[in-house]
Amino acid sequence: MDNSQNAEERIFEAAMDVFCDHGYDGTKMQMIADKAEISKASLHYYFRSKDKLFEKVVQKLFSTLLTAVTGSLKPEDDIETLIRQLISKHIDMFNQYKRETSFIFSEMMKHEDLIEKVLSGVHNIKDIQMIAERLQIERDAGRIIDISPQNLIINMISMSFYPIIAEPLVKRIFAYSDTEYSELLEQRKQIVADFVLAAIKRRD
Amino acid sequence: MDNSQNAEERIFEAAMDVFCDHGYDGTKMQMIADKAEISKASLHYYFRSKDKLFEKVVQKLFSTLLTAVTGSLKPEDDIETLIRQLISKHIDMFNQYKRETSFIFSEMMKHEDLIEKVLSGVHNIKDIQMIAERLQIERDAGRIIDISPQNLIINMISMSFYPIIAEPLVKRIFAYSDTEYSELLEQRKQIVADFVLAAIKRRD
DNA sequence: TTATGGTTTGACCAAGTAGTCAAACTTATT
DNA sequence: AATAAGTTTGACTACTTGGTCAAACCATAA
Repeated sequence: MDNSQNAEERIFEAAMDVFCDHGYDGTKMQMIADKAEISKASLHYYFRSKDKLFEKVVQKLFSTLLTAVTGSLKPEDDIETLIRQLISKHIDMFNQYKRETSFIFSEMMKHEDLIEKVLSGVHNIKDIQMIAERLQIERDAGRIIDISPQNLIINMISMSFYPIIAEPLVKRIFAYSDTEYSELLEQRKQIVADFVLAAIKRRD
Repeated sequence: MDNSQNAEERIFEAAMDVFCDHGYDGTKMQMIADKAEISKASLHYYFRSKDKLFEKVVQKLFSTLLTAVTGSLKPEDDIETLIRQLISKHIDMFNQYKRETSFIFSEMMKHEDLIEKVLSGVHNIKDIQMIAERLQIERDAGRIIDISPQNLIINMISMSFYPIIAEPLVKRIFAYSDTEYSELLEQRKQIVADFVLAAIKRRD
């Protein structure tokens, strides 16, 4: 671990790393201390307890993931571009932060109360609502089929999420190599977007 | 816990329950013993170690989930019925076994080696391959658009999987109540199937 | 230099933790 | 009833764990 950073940063980064790999219960304070190259007592000096450190890590990671997607969406784009962007950014984000994603969703299911704590400390959820509104406008105008924005958004995120969370399983079942699977994920940016656009296109 | 069953069954069921709720690291042998109403020493009498018990639990659960889906698919059905069935059964299965699903996928990401052990003890993976072959036939015949069976299957399972694994998050973001969310999942059986069928329909 | 205030740690503790084992208990067989 | 074989457990061990604390360390300002 980079000793040039100050202790608090070093600890926090080590904590993010270890928590992601081992989850809350699998993480021992000593592991974080070792990775940060600092004593276990110092961990408790900077962050009072394992719980407190954990909560801050979850908050930070969740915010990082959310920003990675919403930060790059331009509301002024046309709906096709918006959909292609949304899918592409989600696949990139889930892929880049696959350990973090798996960790967040896994812990979220175990401690549902985490959601409230995490979402209250995050302000760019409205970006999702912005997308929903745009889709609703297209729907009202009859430019896409009659599907609720919620269902449409869930569908798009689903198809970006699953192949990464279930990577080891899918890879094994369809006998993909590592490189083939990377290619698949890259191709899916277009495949999924085409799929969605075909599905919502009106037939006259 | 039902004392009429024999000890081994009681322990195993208790273990499935506790492991699902707390994961491997969060589960303590004493918790399982308490739930099975038996001494901790008896746990080790029937299942030598925590690891051995865990592996058997994972194996059993994975097989249960897989069978819940593949057991009800009839290859002789037409492709639309097959697709509707596949989606409906997956949503039902993920919904009925949401704790188990979350547990399996979560542990699978942490210990990728589990997959080999689990898949080797399971023989109905070919049912998935059967579906893939059917989709390939439709594709070759030009009755659906040009999309690989793998991508199509991934899409269908994705849209059934995510809303359940991310339930607390989605529920909170779109402000669904418990009953509203149940209704959503029920409706999605048709919505997702329609979505997929619309997406793969050829346009001439 | 020295006093001050933040930083770091080795040693420690109380509460768990998986796993063991000899002894007690139960059931079926003769 | 007596023997044997399988079952159950309390008590135990060796080890781990989150957290504490007094003492040492280090920078800086007076």
